[in-house]
Amino acid sequence: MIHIKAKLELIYKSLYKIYGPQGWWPIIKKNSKDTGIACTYHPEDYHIPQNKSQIYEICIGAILTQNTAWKNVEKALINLHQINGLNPKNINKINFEELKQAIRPAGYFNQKAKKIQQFNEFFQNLKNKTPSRENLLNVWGIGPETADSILLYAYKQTSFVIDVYTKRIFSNLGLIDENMKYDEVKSIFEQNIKSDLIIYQEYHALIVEHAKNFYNKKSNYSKDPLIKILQK
DNA sequence: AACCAGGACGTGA
DNA sequence: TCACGTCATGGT
Repeated sequence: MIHIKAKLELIYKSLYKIYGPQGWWPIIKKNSKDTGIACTYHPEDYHIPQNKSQIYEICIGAILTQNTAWKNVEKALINLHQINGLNPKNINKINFEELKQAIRPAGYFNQKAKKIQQFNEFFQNLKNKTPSRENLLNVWGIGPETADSILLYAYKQTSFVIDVYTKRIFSNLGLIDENMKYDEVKSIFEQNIKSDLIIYQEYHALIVEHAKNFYNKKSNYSKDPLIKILQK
């Protein structure tokens, strides 16, 4: 039997070969005001954050995408940007009701508005430091997956992100137990994958992309091509 | 027209 | 600890 390290590496290389680099996290494309063109997302604009504003944007996106399709999050982020809400300098100036209406398309808007408000306070107290995982988990509204997403994509920390897709895929492949807890699964990945930022970032993004193709609730998991790849 | 999406929190047992 | 209910919009 092949060691789990070799399997995780084989899976990564296979997914990378199939889908190519994903370039997560998506960053909004902000057109200049004088063009009057609405903000949009372009895959070619995905990149590692370059400044504080983009770090903040990723954090807000990570909160907004909780149990929500990214397409809906895009609408909310564009709304937020249009009221100047993605600039960390202005986060105190937006009133609560305006915030709620802007993020409405992302669902759970009452809860998420409160989560964003809580995060804002935390973010400002951070100054320009990198938060620890514990710091993030102490913020109301930030659980393990959101914390790891923020660490990995906003702050470039090698913290592997686990989500429902990860559990579905790897339990289907027999590499983890389906009722393992978050931190158990996380440590399996972190102990068996080279601790490299780009690999961590791409691996999680590739898992999501692959899951969208083969691991929707209604899909038949036995059709996953990774099964045959692992059999060789 | 139900069902689900890149979760997290509150509650009762 | 753990299982379950709740939160909400938009796409299929």
